Amino acid sequence: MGWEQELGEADRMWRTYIEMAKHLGSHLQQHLQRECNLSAADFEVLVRLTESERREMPVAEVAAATQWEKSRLSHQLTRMAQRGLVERVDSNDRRYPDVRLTDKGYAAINKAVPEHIEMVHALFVDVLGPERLAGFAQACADVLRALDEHRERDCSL
Amino acid sequence: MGWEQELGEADRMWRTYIEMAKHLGSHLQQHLQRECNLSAADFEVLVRLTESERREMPVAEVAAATQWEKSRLSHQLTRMAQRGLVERVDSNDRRYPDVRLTDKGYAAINKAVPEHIEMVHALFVDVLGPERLAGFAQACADVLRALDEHRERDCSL
DNA sequence: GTGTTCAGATTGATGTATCAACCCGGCCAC
DNA sequence: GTGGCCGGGTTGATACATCAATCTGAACAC
Repeated sequence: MGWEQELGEADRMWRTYIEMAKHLGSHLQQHLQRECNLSAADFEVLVRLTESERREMPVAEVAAATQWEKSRLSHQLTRMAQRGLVERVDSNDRRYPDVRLTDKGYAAINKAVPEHIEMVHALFVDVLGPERLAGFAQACADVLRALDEHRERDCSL
Repeated sequence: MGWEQELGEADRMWRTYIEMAKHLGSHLQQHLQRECNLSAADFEVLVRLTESERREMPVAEVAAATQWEKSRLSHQLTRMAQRGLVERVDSNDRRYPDVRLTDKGYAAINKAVPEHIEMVHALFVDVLGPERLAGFAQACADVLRALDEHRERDCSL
C-alpha cells in the first residue's frame, strides 16, 4: 500500500477535525432526537420558520435559507406535515405554496432551542473560551471563502 | 419570538463553524461521488481495509475502526459486495466472517485517496497554514475531550 | 452428547438524502 | 382564447442511517 503510512502532521490534524465534527454533530443530534423527538433536519426547518413573524413563509424562502435541494425540502415537509409540526398553506400564487408552523411545531422548537444552545455552549463555546473561539471562527470563515472561490473556478470551466 | 434576535457573538461564530463543516463536507463528498463513484461511507470502509496488509480483516475490526454500529456496517458491506468493491470471506471461526478488498475496490480506493488528500490540502490545510492549523487541531482535540467527559457523566447517572 | 448461553452478524422496518423525471400554474406569443 | 414555455414543486427510485428483532455458531455446564 504505502501512502497511508506517509500521513504527515497536517493529515493527522485533519483527522482530528473530522473526528471532532463527527462526534460533536452526532452528540447534538442524538440529544435533539432523544429529548425533543426532532431530527436535525426537523430542527433546521423549524428554526427557519421561527424567523418569520407570522410563523409562515414560502417554501422557496425556506429552501434559500437552508440551502437545501427543493426535493429534499419537499420530502421533509411532507413528513413533518404528517407529524403535525407544519402545514402546507395555499398562497396567492398557487404555484408557490407556503409552509406554516403549527402550534405543536412551535412548542417543539421552543423547547428544543434553549437546550440546544446550552449544549453548544457547554461543549464548544465555553471549551474554547472567547479568544480561541474567535480564532476558530476566523479559520472557518477563511475555509468557507476558499470553498467559494474553488466553486467559482469549477463553474467557470 | 425573541430568542433568535439575541444571538450573541459566540452563537454567530458557532453558525460559521456549522456552515463551514456543512459546505466542506458536502464538497468533498460530491467530489468523491462524481469523480470516483464512491460515497463517503464506501470511502471510509475502503480506507480501513487498505490498512490491512492482506486487504482483508474481520468485520468486527472494521466496525471498531469506523466506530459504526454493526448493523450499519453489515448493510453497507452488503451493498458494497453487490457492486463488487468487497467480498465476504469465511474465516476459521465462522461466527466472525472477514471482509476482503476486491481488485475493483483496490483500484477505486487508489484512485480516490490521492485526489481526496489533494482537495483536503487545497481547501483546508493550505488555507490555514501550519500555525493556525495546529491551533485549530488543538481546539478540536479540546472539544473532543470535553465530549468524552460529558459522555462519561451521562453514563454514570 | 445435549442444552444453554452469549457475542457478533444479519435482517426488516422506518426515516432520511439525492437524483431524475414529471407535474402544474402563470406567462407570453400569436 | 389557444398553445407552448418556464420555473418552482412534487413524486419515485435508490442509497444510506438507525433501531429493534432475529439468527448463528462456538463455548460452557452438566
